[in-house]
Amino acid sequence: MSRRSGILEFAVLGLLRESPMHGYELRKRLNTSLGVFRAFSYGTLYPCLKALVASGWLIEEPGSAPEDARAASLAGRRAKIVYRLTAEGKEHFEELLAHSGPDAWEDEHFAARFAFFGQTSRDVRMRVLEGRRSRLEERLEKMRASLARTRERLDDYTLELQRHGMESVEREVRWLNELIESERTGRDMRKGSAPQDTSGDADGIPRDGDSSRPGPSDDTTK
Amino acid sequence: MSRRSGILEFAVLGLLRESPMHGYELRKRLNTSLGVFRAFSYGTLYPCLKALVASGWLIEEPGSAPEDARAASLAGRRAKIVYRLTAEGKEHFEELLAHSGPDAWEDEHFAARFAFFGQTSRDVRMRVLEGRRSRLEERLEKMRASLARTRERLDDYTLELQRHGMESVEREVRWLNELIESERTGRDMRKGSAPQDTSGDADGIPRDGDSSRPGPSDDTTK
DNA sequence: TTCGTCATGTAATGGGTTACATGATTAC
DNA sequence: GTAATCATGTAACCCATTACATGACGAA
Repeated sequence: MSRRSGILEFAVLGLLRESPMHGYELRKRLNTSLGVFRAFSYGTLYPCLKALVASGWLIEEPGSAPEDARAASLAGRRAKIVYRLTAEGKEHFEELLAHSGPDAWEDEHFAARFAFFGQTSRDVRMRVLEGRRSRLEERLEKMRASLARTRERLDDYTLELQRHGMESVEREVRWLNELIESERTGRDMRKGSAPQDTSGDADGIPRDGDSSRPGPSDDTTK
Repeated sequence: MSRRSGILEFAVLGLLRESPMHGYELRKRLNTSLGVFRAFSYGTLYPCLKALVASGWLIEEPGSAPEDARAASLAGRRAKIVYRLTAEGKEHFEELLAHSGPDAWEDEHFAARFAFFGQTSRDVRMRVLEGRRSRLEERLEKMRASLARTRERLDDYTLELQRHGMESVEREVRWLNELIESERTGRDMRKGSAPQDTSGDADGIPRDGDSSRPGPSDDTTK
């Protein structure tokens, strides 16, 4: 009878912990700010919100009604239903944050976890980062093994695809190594530290500065 | 009444075009050799095969029966049901290869297309690569815009996640640029060309040479 | 003879999107 | 007053996984 997606539930709870919001805005945050890692549609989000309310993690509040307009000082936006995290919800989220089980190192789950590292204790952060890393190293070994086994009977394109895939994974491992090192040495995120990777903007990516696009909506629904 | 996954259908047809196979083996190829990009389970594969047979793209052949053992000279493996591409199936696959619609630039779809570039005409290859690239550039612009809009109100971890995500996309764009250049100048895949990226094994990935793992199965089912 | 892998299948379930239906509010 | 965007929802479908059921073969 419910939509227990895990990752969506987690992300919603996490976003609402920062501040109450209504569904529409929530979805935008999911897809942009926090996003990149996953786009959810309303058909997923709204039922999930209802389920969370039913569980007692959230309560619905009527958004500023037409009458008491301008009551909303900062958001400047009228809203229908604002969702607010309950005490139980907060507690529940805290528990979720503390867990660092094997599910937490899968691609999307990991991204969601990482996005809320700001509210996660250092030791849990370490466990998650290291878990993710060894997950990726497993994957790498499998890829290497399979590549070694089949190398000769594959055409160049298949090979190239595989090579690129492996490099992507290796790159993420390096990234995790840096992050883990950062955590270990205590400096809290490489804020202004020297970019030792020349990463910035090195190569031939056409800037193609067409910012004059109509861009009517921020919405990723399409 | 059927399982028209598109990408699975495409991949199955493509693999069977090279040589007839039975389901079990097909799945392994999907997950390893050709794989990396997607793992399908039997619950997906078998019904799909049935559907393809019903469509007339495939025919089932009895695999070498217990009696006439050793009939299978090369594969050295007994098989139950071997699937073979029909003439219509071949034709159908050819058509699919020729299409280069917008669906073809989405992540998984693109990987599947790329895996069969060996059987794709050069101009279609170009269209797919360029389509993919502009798809990614769109995505980049969106990310940049959203980042610019929200930069200050995000914590360091969220920011770092976003930065890493963008770099990943930028990296794929560079990769595509190289591939497109290769196609354009005619040299057919950077076969033995000098690795201009020092890619090989540069950075701190612990080799962790534990090849003595039990590793009972190649199976990615888990 | 038992265990591991090869091999084929199906029903229940999960998790999500699409398309649709509806309406309020703002900007022009 | 009309178009665009904000805002909420639902039903129908899609794609795929999980867990289960079944069985043959080879090696220890």
